Amino acid sequence: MAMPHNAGVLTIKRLAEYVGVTVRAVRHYHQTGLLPEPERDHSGYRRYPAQAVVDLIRIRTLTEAGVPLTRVHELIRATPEQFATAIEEIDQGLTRQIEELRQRKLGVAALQAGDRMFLPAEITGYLDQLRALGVSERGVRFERDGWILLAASYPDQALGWIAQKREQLADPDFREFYVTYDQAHDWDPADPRLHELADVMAARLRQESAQTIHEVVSADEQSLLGAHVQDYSPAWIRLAELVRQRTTS
Amino acid sequence: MAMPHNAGVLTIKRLAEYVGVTVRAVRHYHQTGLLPEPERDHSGYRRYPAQAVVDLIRIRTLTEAGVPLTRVHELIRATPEQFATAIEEIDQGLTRQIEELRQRKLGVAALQAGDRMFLPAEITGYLDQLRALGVSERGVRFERDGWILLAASYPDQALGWIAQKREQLADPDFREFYVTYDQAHDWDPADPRLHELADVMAARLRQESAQTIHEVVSADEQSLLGAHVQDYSPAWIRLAELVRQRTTS
DNA sequence: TCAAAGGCTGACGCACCGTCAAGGTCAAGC
DNA sequence: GCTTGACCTTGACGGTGCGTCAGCCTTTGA
Repeated sequence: MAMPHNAGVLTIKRLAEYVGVTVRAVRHYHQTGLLPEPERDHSGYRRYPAQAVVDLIRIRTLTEAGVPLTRVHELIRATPEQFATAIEEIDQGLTRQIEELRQRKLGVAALQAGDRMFLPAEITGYLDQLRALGVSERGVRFERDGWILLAASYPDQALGWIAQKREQLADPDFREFYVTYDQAHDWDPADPRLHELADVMAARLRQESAQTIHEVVSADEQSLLGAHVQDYSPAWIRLAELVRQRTTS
Repeated sequence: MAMPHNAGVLTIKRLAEYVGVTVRAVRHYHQTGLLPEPERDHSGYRRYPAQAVVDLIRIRTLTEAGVPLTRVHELIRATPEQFATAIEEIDQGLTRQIEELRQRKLGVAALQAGDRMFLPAEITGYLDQLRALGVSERGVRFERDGWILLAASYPDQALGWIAQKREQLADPDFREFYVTYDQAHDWDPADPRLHELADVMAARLRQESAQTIHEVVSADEQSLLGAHVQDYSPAWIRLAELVRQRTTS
């Protein structure tokens, strides 16, 4: 037999369970006017008609798709055309979210691999190059921190500077100088080799002056970037002194 | 030259922008102890070292993956093994979320197709069958609402009942009776054909009594389900009366 | 008949910040 | 030297989407 339209037989719990939302959520939707309040039975209980199931499933489908309730509210009163275009937008949004989640999966996986992956590839590549040359882990970490700070402070130029650096590393003389400088960290500050090294450094500084970091980064900031060297190496402090003597004279 | 480790040159804005979070978020992380407060400069501004960039990227990566801040807090102090297993869990969670989003895309797409798709396939199939028989849209809607209410009230049995109904529809006599009943909705309540129809209905009811809906659904609920017929059809009211005469006598 | 289950209306809580408010500080240009 | 606008500080309220508790009433099933 045909079962006729009905004014309301479902209790709030049956409705909620069947649709797959909580009772609290249904009441919340009533409070905000999203779902119309149904008639009450003689003891004040809400009694829902079949239409409420249909309405609630629409709401659930949209909210599960991440549509805010205020938007759902609008959509419910929208024309079919508005609704259709909105649905398309939402669908595109979901596609985008799926893509984002894939990216985040990659990001999370990178956390396992240490901190290599979440720095720009240019920086990590440069750091790998240093490691390959035999630069100490300490040295590599100094470089890493320095480049992080530079990249954060000068996002537009930092990648260019690091490209320059990598070009310099193509020069065998520079590579040798670089490794020596790294080792000097642990030398005695009185070590005579520091004078030799200071000569090389001073010469390089004179050559290099054009079109490099030094143009852009203010002296103040350079000193900030270079601060706390003394926490680590008396030899480097001595070296800096020797270089200063050579460049100011 | 090696750029040494540095106590802090980044302002909060540079840090936040480089990492891709808001300044407000960084301060929030400080408040909750998630990110250590850096040293302040002479005017009380926060000045961040490179390590803060690394820490903040870890936090961002995790929160973007949907990990709650409290959990991030735990993970930061966890052992590497705990961290690794947690990461695996998170990764699985992401995979699950991606699958859910795919499902939601299907659900949203179904909204465009009207209300067919988000009812159980058994019900929509049955409704389609009725349409194919020539049952009026009004009749189909009555059925839909009735079955929705039944399915919500008796989730375990409703699918069985509808299977029975579909078997009945295989009987050509039943089909004819059914279509006639549907049409009777618009008849004059004095139409003599109602008597004929009442005979058929009464006979069917006697036959059907075993093992059907009527066993389970209480009389009260049946009357609720059948309520408000009078809103729609005087002929159906008259018909119900005639059937009652035949079944109670 | 009596406990368990379900219903009702508030009201607070929470996660993760957004967004003022009400200032103090810094860098640059005049 | 002074102003202007960008940036920094703390503090506090707001908002979304309910979860959860309290305190009370009603229905249902054994």
